[in-house]
Amino acid sequence: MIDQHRPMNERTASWILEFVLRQPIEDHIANEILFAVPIAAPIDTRLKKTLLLRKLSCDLSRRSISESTLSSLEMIDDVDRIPSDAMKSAYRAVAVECTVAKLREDPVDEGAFFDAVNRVWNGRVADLEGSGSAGLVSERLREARREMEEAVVSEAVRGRLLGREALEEAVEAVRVYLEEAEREMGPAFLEVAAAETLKGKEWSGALAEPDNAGLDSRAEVGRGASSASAGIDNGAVPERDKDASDKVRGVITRETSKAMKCGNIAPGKKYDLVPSPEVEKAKEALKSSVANLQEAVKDPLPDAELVAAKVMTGMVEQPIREDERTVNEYEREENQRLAGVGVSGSGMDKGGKAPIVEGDTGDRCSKDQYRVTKPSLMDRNPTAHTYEWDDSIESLSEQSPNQTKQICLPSPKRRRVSPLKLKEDTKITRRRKPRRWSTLEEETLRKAVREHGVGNWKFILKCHPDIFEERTEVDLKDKWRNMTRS
DNA sequence: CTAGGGTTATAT
DNA sequence: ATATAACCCTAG
Repeated sequence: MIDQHRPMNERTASWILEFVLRQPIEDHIANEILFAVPIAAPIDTRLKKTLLLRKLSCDLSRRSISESTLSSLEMIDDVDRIPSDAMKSAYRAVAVECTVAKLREDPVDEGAFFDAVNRVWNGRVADLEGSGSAGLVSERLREARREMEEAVVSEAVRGRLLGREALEEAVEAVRVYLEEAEREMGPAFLEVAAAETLKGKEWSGALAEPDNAGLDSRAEVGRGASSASAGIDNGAVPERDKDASDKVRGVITRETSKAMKCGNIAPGKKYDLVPSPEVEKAKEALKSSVANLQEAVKDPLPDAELVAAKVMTGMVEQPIREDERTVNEYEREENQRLAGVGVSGSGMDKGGKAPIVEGDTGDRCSKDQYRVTKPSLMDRNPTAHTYEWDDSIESLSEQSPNQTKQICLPSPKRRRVSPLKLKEDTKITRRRKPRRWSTLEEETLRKAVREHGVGNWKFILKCHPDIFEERTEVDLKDKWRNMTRS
C-alpha cells in the first residue's frame, strides 16, 4: 500500500507523471506538472520514454523539426536498445531535415548548411556508428550521409536536396514512429492498475513491490503483444488534416493520446469510471501539486527537454523556481508619476483582465469596472498614445540614426525597465519605444531557431538573456515573422 | 505560451 | 504618403 503519510513518494510520482504526460492537455500544463512532481534520480525507463515521446509529440504538433528532435530520438533509442524500422526512418528523416533546413533558409550562403552537415552527419551520426547504439544506423542512413557529403561539394546535389520535401518527410516519419511507440507502450501504468481494480483483481501487491519488476514485466508483455500487431497495421495510419494540425495546437497530442488508449481499457470517460481509492489518491496528489504551482513561474515544454536531459544523465536537480520570481525587481517610479498626470483619460487598460485600477484615473474607471466584453471600437486603443519609455534606454541600438543622446538625469531610484514587468507595475500600459534589432540579435535569433526550432520563443529568449535584453518572447516571434516574410 | 491579426512609429 | 519594422492584444 501507499504510505499514507507521504502523499507522493517517488514511485507514485513516477506513475502520475507517466499518466499525466500522456493526457491531451496543453503542453505548458504538462510542463508545470512535470516540474511539480519530484523525480527520483534513477528515473524509470518507462517514464523516461514517456517524457521523450511527449517531447516528440510536441515538436510534431508545431511541425518544429530540429536538432533537439534528433536528440530526443537518440535518447529514446538509448532506452529502447533495438530500434524499430519506424524509429530508424524517423531518425534519418529528421537528420536530413535538420540539414536541408539550412539550405532552405539561405540557399545562397551555404555556410550554415556546411556546419549542419558537419554537426549532424560527421558528428552525431559518426558517433552513433562508433558507439554501442549503432542500431540506429541503417543502410539508408549511410546513404543519406553520403548524399550530404556529396552536397557539400556539389551544387547540383544541393539543388536536388532542396527539391525534396524534407520537412514533410520528417514530420510524417516522426508521426508514424510516435504512433507505433505509443501503441507499444500500451496504456499508462495507472490505467492498467485501475483496469485491474475494475476487474476485481488484486494489484496493490504490485504497488508495494520494492523494485521496478512489476512495471517492467508489464511493459514487456505490452511490447511483445503490440509489436506483433504493429507490423500488420503499420501502413494503415489514419489520414490527418495537415492544415488543421498546423493551426490547432495540441491536435496531435490529442490524437496520439487517443490512439494510445487502445487496448484493454474501454474507451471514453474511463477515468471517471475508476473510483479506485488508489487512483483517487493519485488524482488528489496531482491536484495539489497543480495548485502549488499556480503562483509559480511557468516554463515552456521545451525546457522540459533540458531538465529531462539532466535528469537522465543522473544529475537530478530540482529546478529552482524562486529566482525566477524574484529576478525582476525592476521598478519604475516614473510611471506612477506619469500615470498621475492622466494620459488624457485613455490610459485605462481595456477588458476585464487587468485588475481594476485603484487610483483616481478618472470617472471611466467606474464604467470599466462592469465591462467584461470587448471594448467598443470607438474606444481609443490605450496603447496608442505616444508616451515613450525612456530615451535613455535606446542608446544601445546599433544604428539609431540620430544619436540625439538625451542625457537624462537619472533619478537615483531609476532602474532599467523590464518590458515584461512593466505591465504589472504600472496601471497604464504604454507602448515601448521601437528599438531596432541589431545584427547580433538577428544572427543569434537565426542560429537559435536553427538549433531549437521555430516556436520555442520563450526558450530561445532564456538561452540568450544577455543578447535579447529588453526583448520579450513575443518580440522574438514577431522579429522572426519579419525576417521570414518575403 | 504561441500564433496571428491589429496598431503605431519610423524609414524611404 | 506609404511600406515596413516593431510593438501590442488576445483567442486558443
